[in-house]
Amino acid sequence: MDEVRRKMKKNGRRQGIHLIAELAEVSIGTVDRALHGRPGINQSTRQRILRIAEQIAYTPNLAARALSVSKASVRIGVCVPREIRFFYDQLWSGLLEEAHRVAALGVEFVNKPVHALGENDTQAFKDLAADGVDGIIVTAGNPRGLGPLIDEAEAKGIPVVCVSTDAPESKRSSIVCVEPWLNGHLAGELMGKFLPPGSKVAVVAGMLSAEDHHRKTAGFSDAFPRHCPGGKILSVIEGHEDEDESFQKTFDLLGRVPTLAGLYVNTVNCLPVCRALGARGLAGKTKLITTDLFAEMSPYFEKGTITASIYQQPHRQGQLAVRLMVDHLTRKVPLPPTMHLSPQVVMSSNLRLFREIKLAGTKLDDSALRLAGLESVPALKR
Amino acid sequence: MDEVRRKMKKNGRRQGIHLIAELAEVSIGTVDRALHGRPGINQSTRQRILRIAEQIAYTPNLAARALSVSKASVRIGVCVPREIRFFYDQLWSGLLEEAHRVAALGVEFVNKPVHALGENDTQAFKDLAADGVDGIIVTAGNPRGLGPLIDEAEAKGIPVVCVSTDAPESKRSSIVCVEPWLNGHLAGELMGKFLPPGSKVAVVAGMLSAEDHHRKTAGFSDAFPRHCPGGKILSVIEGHEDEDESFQKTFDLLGRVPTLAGLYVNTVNCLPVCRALGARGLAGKTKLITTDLFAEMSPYFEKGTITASIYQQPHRQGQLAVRLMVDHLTRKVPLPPTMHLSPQVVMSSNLRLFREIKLAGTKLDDSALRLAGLESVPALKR
DNA sequence: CTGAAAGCGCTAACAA
DNA sequence: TTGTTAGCGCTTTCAG
Repeated sequence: MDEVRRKMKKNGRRQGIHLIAELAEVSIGTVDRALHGRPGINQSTRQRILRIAEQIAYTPNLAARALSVSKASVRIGVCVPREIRFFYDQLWSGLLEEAHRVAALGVEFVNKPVHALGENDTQAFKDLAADGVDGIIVTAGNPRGLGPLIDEAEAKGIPVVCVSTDAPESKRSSIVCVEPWLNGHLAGELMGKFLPPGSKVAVVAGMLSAEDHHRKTAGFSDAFPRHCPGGKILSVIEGHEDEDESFQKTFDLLGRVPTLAGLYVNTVNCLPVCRALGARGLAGKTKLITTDLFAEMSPYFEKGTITASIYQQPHRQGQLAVRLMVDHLTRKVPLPPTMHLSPQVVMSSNLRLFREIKLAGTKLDDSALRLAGLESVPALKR
Repeated sequence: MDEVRRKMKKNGRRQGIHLIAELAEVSIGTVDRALHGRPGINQSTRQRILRIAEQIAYTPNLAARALSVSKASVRIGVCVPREIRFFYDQLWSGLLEEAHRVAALGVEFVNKPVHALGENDTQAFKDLAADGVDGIIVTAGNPRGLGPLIDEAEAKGIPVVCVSTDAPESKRSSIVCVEPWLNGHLAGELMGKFLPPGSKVAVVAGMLSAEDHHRKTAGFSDAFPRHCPGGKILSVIEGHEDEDESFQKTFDLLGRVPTLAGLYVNTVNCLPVCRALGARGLAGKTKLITTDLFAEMSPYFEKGTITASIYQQPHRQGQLAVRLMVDHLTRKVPLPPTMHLSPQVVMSSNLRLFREIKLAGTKLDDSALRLAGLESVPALKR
């Protein structure tokens, strides 16, 4: 039994730098100097202290550090769309929930929301980087503009974690998302297994110029024929996220091709498609696979209009982005280059278990957070 | 001197409860009582303080809170099977991962593993309770024996969180699981949608005497006919978790009923069923839906023998159990009576994204377990 | 080069 | 019913 162990038994209840100080028989001031490589300390005592710190597996108490005079221990910048419906409010609530959880560790969040995906995000990102944050979480809606800025931040040693939407050409440290191609692929496999051989289907996209929709469509197109021998994809409609256009185009298609067996909607905008199916009397007959989840979809599941939806776990994506960043910043856990979540299949059986349905009507505001047992993050600045 | 300092304090820009105290002209103790609804305070002063807190948009500094109570470090007892394959190693790794993460908050874990589900768990639970832990996480493999002990612990103010397997008759504070009935129901819905109307299917269970298998079977039986008009469940086989018995019974059934269109296996033990299908030349023909996920299933997905598997997210269950307990113990977040996760659908498209497949061959870190298993160690040292 | 002490915002134990 | 005070672990400043 070495000397350190023996001494530890003696002074049982002390913790942190106090413990080290007692073991090394110095003051806490000296321990602090040793631990942080500050000047004004004898090299031999520094070595002795570092050895002891290692032996007792010292980890600094981040709450205490945050509390002490120097304000912020770790600051994380967040740049995510502030849209209130559908996907991003869930992403936000995941980010916030995790932010609350680590607030006790003295982690601060600096919030530069953008109004919609890709809107002004380069400016917001610049502001964050200039603010001297230690890491940045961003939805890269505008990869071309953001790419150089991301590279610049990384070059300065500020890690960037993309969430939900990637900037694949950049040097971002990590991406948390559901891979769009795979998302479409799973939809295609499911559709292929729902339908008899030789079935004809169609895809309703937002706009194919968007990388995300393009890749989902590609994934679907790859998988569907594999799982439905002789199956054909008759057409790909672009709804441009416009309710009327989506309805009309779908309605027309259903009239033109009465034998259409399945429809895959790879944008969140599925309600017009549901209505078009209803108008043609095809609800529950033509298999409909949608994307994402929100409360208004619920009745269409119950009526059987929607057979399944591919859910991208936005809340969890937000959670994970914060976790990766915090673990990296506070515990030096390496950031994984990619964190690809599995898309989830939602059907009528498990519908009620998802937060979008379960908490329907709950808005993302302070009172909602308080209801959920969360308090506001002191450092969540606007 | 005293006079000077007091004035300086008054002029200085104080924060938090001190600010409120000055504005309300009371002491911080009174502010604390008001904000936390503690007894021993005049209702009118409480109201006055709360109004002021609201006006200055007071938010507690969580770092300070964490620091102040850090002397009372929280200890959590864990009693979960130590089986190395399939489900429980994932549950363990989720528990451990989260345990590491909260180490910085001064949370300790006391580990009393049992060898297999329900084996000696009453004794292990007793030991934990006697050890003076602040909360217990347990897989209630033996609800009848455990129930009274759980009630006893709860009566003493020690919250008990069941994970994966419930003790529904007990007074446990919370259960984290995938509801078995719903699990079977989702399988039934999926099967019903895969098969044409009038299809005949069968169920392979472990033993129906086990609550879990019984309820999964019931869920399946409810859902399947709903989604497959005229569909029939021909028989329910019990394999008793025996490889040979499972193989033989399945093999026989397939011989007896060549028109069988689907099989649902609601135990983890699906490999014998896969082999029986292969032996009859029915792999990829008869639709097979399984339960849980492990590396050896991978080739059967690729060959198309397994159409889908219902995955219960064991890792996440472990994570969540720890989170609920820690949030409750350290931040007084109320424990939700139930935390039912959605079962996930695994098919060949998303197979590779699951940790059981991705990390195949990675064993549960023995050193981590040994460390946690020895005694009450500050659980998260390296 | 090293030690001593103040104080961050909060909780809890004890005084009045 | 209210006030006072001692820390929690850390950084920082000021004295040796």
